[in-house]
Amino acid sequence: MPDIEIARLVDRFMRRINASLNAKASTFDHHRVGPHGGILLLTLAEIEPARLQDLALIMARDKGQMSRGVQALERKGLIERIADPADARASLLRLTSEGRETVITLEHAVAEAIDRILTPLSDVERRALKALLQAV
Amino acid sequence: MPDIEIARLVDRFMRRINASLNAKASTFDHHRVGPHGGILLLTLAEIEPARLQDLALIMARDKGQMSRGVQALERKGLIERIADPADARASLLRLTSEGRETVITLEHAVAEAIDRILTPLSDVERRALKALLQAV
DNA sequence: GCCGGGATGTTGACTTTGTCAACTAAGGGC
DNA sequence: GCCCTTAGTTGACAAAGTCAACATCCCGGC
Repeated sequence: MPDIEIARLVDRFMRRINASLNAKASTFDHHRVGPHGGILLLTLAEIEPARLQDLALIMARDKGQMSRGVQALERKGLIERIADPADARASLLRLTSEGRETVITLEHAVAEAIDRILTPLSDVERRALKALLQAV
Repeated sequence: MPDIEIARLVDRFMRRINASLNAKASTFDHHRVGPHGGILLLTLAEIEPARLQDLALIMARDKGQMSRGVQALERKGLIERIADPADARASLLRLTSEGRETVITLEHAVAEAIDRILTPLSDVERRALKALLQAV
């Protein structure tokens, strides 16, 4: 009889991260990428080069939505596409150097926000939480 | 040096729960309350009677949004308001009997969805995860 | 070769959520 | 009573998410 509670807690957790970041967005979100674009960049930074579909899968988002998100970041010069040598339908997405700088800024901001929210947890507990989430 | 990763994982986790529920919504969401209304009902079930503001706080949502969400559920006959004897500005929200039935249905659906997603975790790990989230 | 089914992205149209500020009405201290 | 705060409502808008249609390309069988 697993717990409904977990759904509520996870929802709330995510909301708090968003709210926390939102409140300080003006101090770091210079390109106005927003939460959606931000997490997209952070994810891409970990797996680049990646196809749009890979991103959509790993981020559990609609591919159409992903397509638009990528285009927005492309227009801002944070992401670029290169042809996928193995598949002419797809292209590989990569961060531009400006995109990489943005990622570093975002990482700092997100790290700080998470740190604030995770203050009640010890280092060991944080690692445990991360490990559990990864297993899921 | 806390981890960005946690943000991505939490985001993804929530998305998977939503997607999973969404896919089966037609089998249980008879009142078409949607994800937002659903989690609202589940939360209210735990803390009722509650004021709108309490709900907004605990769910980390905008009070305006909360106001509309509550009204929608009220129109569907799942929630009712009673005057708050201690404060004429506020009213206390409660589930109606129909709301209570809906909550039970929702609980089953959510429990099932979470269970599916948490299959990689043992019982002990699930409890650990919940405890960690609660501490946050 | 080429045909048909499936996959990659793009786009349009639309619904749901989220955000922000203005506003009414009722506390509550003085 | 006056003033400041708080509960909730509403409007206007921006951001996300959903769903289906579509063009294009891959791949296996023939």
